Amino acid sequence: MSDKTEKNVQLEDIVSLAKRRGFIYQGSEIYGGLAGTYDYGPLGITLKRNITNLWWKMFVEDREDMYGIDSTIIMNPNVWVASGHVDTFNDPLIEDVKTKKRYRLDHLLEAQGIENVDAMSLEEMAAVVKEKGIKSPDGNELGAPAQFNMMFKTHVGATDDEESVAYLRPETAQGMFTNFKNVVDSFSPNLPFGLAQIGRSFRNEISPGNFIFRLRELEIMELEYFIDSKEWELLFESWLKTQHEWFENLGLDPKNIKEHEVPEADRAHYSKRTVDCFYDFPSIGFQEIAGLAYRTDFDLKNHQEKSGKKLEYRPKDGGEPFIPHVIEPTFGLDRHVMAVLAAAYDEDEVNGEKRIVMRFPEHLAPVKYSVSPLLKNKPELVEKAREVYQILKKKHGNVMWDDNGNIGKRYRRQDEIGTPYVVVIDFDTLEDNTVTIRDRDTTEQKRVKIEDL
RNA sequence: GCGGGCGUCGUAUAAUGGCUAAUAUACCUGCCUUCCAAGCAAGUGAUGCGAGUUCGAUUCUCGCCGCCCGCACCA
Repeated sequence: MSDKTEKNVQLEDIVSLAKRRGFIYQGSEIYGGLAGTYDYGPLGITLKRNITNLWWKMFVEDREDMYGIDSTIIMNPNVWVASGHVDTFNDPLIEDVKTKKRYRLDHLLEAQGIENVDAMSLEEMAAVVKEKGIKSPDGNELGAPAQFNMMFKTHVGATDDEESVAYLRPETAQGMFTNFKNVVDSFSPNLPFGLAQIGRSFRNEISPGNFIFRLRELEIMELEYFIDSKEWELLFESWLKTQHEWFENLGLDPKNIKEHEVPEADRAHYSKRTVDCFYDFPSIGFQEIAGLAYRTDFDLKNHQEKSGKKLEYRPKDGGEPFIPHVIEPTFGLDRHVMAVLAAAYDEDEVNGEKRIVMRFPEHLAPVKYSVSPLLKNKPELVEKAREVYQILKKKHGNVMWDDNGNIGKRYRRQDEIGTPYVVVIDFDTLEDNTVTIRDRDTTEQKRVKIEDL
């Protein structure tokens, strides 16, 4: 069902349907758009909420060792100094090998009278450095340059100077590290325990694209699981398993999911193990949608140093306090939405006619039921149908009224937005209070009593 | 950021240096319709933005914005 080669679905099919049916629109569209931003429409936000609700239930509510939080997007800039983001995320930088001072590579080159620096790639700049033997202002060798800082900058307060600079968070993780002490003080949890957060993050991506795959404003579902370092290997394995369960709960086909053990050379220096999770998307193939990283005590240690506050766990058996290590499972929410859309998209035939059907798992479908009178011009049918609609809406929330065109059209329309069941009120309903309920996937109908719906 | 391609109703396509910018579908109104996109009638709706060339630009040129593909970057 979700094999893209079988279906031969392209990303543009999904983009087109997402717009046509009100799932996802280009951001700021009436102004020509803004690169790397997409807006969720009525069905999109409901689908997204269904995913986050499922996630929150599985990772927070159903567990005893998890604490949810919701931290701010703008934080004290020192947070990003401690996390390393300010240092390692900014502009084309080059390092003096001796003094370890960093310089703006483009500024260095301009100071040497080199033209068109702005138009040069990092590699070209590096080549110039080599070719002309450019040295640091202190006369030392320069290292390899790097392109840095994807963080959006803003200012806090009335003034617009360097003092007031703040950043929009590029990840939600730091809000959990900064609240580690608070939660420990309030709840004194036993190790291992975790903090969970779902929230917006901002990355000034060099090249956003592929629909909602790489966004400049994105949502992340993230956990920081604090552990005793002695147990890391075992717990890491168990999180890998939990991650699989999550994808199962989401209804994603395991054969479209691939794990990638990130080799040491590609890992952040503080990470001892990282496993990325890839999903097989239409058009773009296997791409990362989640990641599991063992971050050691890197984050808490740095925050303790920078903030001067003790960020330790005090064992309840009276043992020595220590800084816990961290396992971090991260899930890209927008990428999850895209995966769920891709997995659901299907085309088949009904009575020889092509039909597009979104086969969302029932618990994710943005509309659970649609209610229709068989005929629009029979007031008694319409009236009865409105009654049933109100009953269902009270009970299930996401119920749609649909009386447009003929019944076949309505079935097709509901198929395209993935409504699992369409309830139709016909003349028999007036006699015996039964309705037909039509199944999206099989297109078969059953007759049931209204109260059994 | 670089190279290439593209930008026309909601969607998918067509056409044009000058006539009312076309078709399908979707949408809307009415009629009809006793279960899978039926039919009839009427209707709304588009040349991404800006400048230039021209008597006249959706069409040609330039800039911007956006999208797609590749590279690079990123994870």
